Amino acid sequence: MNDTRTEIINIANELIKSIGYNAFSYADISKKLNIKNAAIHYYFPSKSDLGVEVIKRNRAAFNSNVEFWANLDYRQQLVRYLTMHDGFLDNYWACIVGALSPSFDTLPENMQTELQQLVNAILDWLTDLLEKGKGGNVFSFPESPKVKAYMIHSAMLSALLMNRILKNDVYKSIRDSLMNI
Amino acid sequence: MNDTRTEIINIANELIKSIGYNAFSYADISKKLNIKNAAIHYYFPSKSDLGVEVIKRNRAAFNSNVEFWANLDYRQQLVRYLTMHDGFLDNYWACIVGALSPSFDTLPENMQTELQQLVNAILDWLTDLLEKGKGGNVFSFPESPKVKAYMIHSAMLSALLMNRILKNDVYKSIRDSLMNI
DNA sequence: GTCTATATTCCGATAGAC
DNA sequence: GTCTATCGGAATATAGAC
Repeated sequence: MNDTRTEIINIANELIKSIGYNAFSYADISKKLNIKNAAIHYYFPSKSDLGVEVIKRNRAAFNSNVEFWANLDYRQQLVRYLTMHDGFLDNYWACIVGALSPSFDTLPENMQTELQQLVNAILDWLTDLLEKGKGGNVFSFPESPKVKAYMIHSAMLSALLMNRILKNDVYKSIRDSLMNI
Repeated sequence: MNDTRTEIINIANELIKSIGYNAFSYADISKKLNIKNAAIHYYFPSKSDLGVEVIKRNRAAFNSNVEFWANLDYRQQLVRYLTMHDGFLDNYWACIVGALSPSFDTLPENMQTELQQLVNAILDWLTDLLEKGKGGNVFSFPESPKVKAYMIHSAMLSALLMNRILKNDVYKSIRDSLMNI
C-alpha cells in the first residue's frame, strides 16, 4: 500500500540493469518522482538497503516464474527460461546478475549474500531441470547437468551484455542455439 | 620511458577488472604511487582518457597473443584462448569486456568505441579459428562458426564473473567443457 | 509517517607552483 | 615536464520540519 516505496524499487531496478549499481544515485530516482533525493532515505536509509530489496524482488520474480512453469514439460520450461529476458532486448538491459557481478567486490556484504543466493537459486533450478530432461531423454548433452547449467546461464548472461555492446544478432543467436540440446 | 604513466595504466587496468570503471577514482591510483590525485590528470586529463588507454592496452595484448599463437595448430590455439585468463582466477578478476559492459551506457563515447573494437577483434579471430578448425575436421559443432564464437566468448566472460560470485569450480568446469568441440 | 534543509565527504578537473 | 593546492559540484547521509 506504499506506492512511493514500490516506485523507488522499480526505478532502482531499471537503473541497475541499465547503468549499474555504482553509476546511479538517489537523485536519479527522486527526480523522476518529483521529490528531494533525501526523501528516498526515509524508505531506504542506505543505498545498500535499496540494493538488497531490488535483488530480493528479482529472486521472488524468478521463483514466481518457476512456479508458474512447473506444469510445463521440460523442453517448454527450458524455452521459458531462455526467453525470460527477451523483453530486455530493446532497452539493452542486463539481467540483475550480469549488472551487479562486475562490481561485486564493491557491494556491501548483505547485497553480496543476496546476489549469491539468487545465482544459486537459478543454477539449482536449471541443474534440476537439465537432470530430469536428460534422464527422460528430452535433452541430450555430454556434460553433467550441473556444468551444462553453468554454461547455459553464463552464455545467456553474456548474451545480454554483448547485445548492448554489439547491437546485433548475438543475443538471439545464442538463445536459439541453446534451445538445441 | 615514462614509468609513472605506465604504472598508472597498470593500476587502472587492475582496478577496472576488480571493481569496475565507475567504482575507482584517481585517488585510488595516486595513493599507491604516493603522489597527489591531481597528478594523474597530467598524464590523463580526464578519466575517460585513462579508460581508453586501458582498453587499447588490452587490445594490443590480445593481438600480441594471437600473433604468438599463429603457428600452433587449431586446437592448441583454442586451448590458449580458453586458458588465457586463468591467471585472473585467484584475484577474482573479470576480463576487460566483462568488467566494462554492464556500465557501457555510462561510458564516454571514445571508450564505447574502443570496447566495441576490442570485442569485434576477439570475435573475428575466434570465428576465423572455428571456421578453419571446422573445415579441417579438427572441431565439430552444429552451429555456424560465428554463432559458436559468440557462445564460447560469452560463456568464458561469464565464467569469470560467476567465479567471483560463487568462488567454486564454475570457471574451470565451463572452460574445460568448451575444449570438447 | 513523510519529506526537506542541510552537512559531510569525495569526486573529477583546473590553475598554477616548481 | 611534473606535480600540488584548490575549486565546483555531486554523492550519500543526518537532523529535524511538517
